[in-house]
Amino acid sequence: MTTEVPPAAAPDEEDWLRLDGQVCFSLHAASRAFNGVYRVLLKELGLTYPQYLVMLVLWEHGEQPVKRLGARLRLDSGTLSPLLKRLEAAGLVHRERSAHDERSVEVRLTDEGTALRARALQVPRRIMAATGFTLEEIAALRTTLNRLTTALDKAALETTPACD
Amino acid sequence: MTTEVPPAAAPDEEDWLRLDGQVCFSLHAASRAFNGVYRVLLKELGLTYPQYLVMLVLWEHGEQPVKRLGARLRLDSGTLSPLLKRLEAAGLVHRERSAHDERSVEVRLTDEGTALRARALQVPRRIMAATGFTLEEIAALRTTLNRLTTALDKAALETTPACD
DNA sequence: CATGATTCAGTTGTGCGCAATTGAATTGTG
DNA sequence: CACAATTCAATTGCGCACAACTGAATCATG
Repeated sequence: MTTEVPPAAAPDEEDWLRLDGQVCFSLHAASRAFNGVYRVLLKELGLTYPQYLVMLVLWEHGEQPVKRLGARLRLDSGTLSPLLKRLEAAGLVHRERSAHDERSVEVRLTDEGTALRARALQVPRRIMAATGFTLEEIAALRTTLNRLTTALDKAALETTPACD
Repeated sequence: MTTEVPPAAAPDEEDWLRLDGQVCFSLHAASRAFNGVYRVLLKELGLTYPQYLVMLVLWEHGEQPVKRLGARLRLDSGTLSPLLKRLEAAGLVHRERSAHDERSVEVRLTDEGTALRARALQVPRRIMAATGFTLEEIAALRTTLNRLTTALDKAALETTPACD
């Protein structure tokens, strides 16, 4: 009833929504800002940002089924299927039913897709320059974000438990 | 020509794509993981994550035109117009052409939209708990992400200059 | 006052992200 | 071998993000 509440150590209840807005919004904004810079750089490669992520995996690990691509990128077939079709239409990848398991679809780079890697090599350096961050800062941020992702994924599993 | 290049202080050219993949992917993944947890918590409020961001702004700053909402959230009308229509259909906001400037549309909370704030107050604390981060860590991450966003926005402007 | 530039919200089209479903192929069990 | 459960990719539906465009209202200039 009184207004003489001393400045508490913990934020006032009314402040929580503001604080929260800043936290979640910062991540949201950073993600889109990052996306924006990539969009510009990747336009000349004819790739979108998620398509670039797929190509990174293929360049690093080579041919693999859609399932494994999705596991590495945390994307399901609802996102990957149309994306891979567009990459195939662009002539960068080839999709083929596995001989061993007809349920599985193997994705592999075409010669053109493999060749694109050389042009992509300059992208990371330009992104680094755009951030103005040092290698150490980038590494630290990556570690923090990975820890955040792990914690959030764990929490999501505990919150969503489909009972049973 | 030779393969006897000594281990350089800077990463090998071949490593750049891998490093880059980790950096951009970490942010991408963290953003989606965050989104996933919010999705669960906000479902009981009947809001999506971007809709929640809009409500946060309205709760904090009150009635304002679409233009200002977009400036605060870095979203354009292509995103906001349909989003606000859905919030209006849900009975949470009201849209009305400004009397002073017929081009502008004022967005204000309905009583129902204002009342929803009370139920939203518990969301930030639950998100905090899900991250496992301390207030200090959250604040530090926010600062880093804001610095990153500012730098990336600046770089995007310099890279995209539509000449003029 | 007239006209040309600017400022708005809205629409369209493309692509990503995710939940839910479908249907075929495979595996496990009796 | 037969049948049920599981594992895949693909599809559908909805919402967000963004570029490009439309059209109305406003402002600036002469």
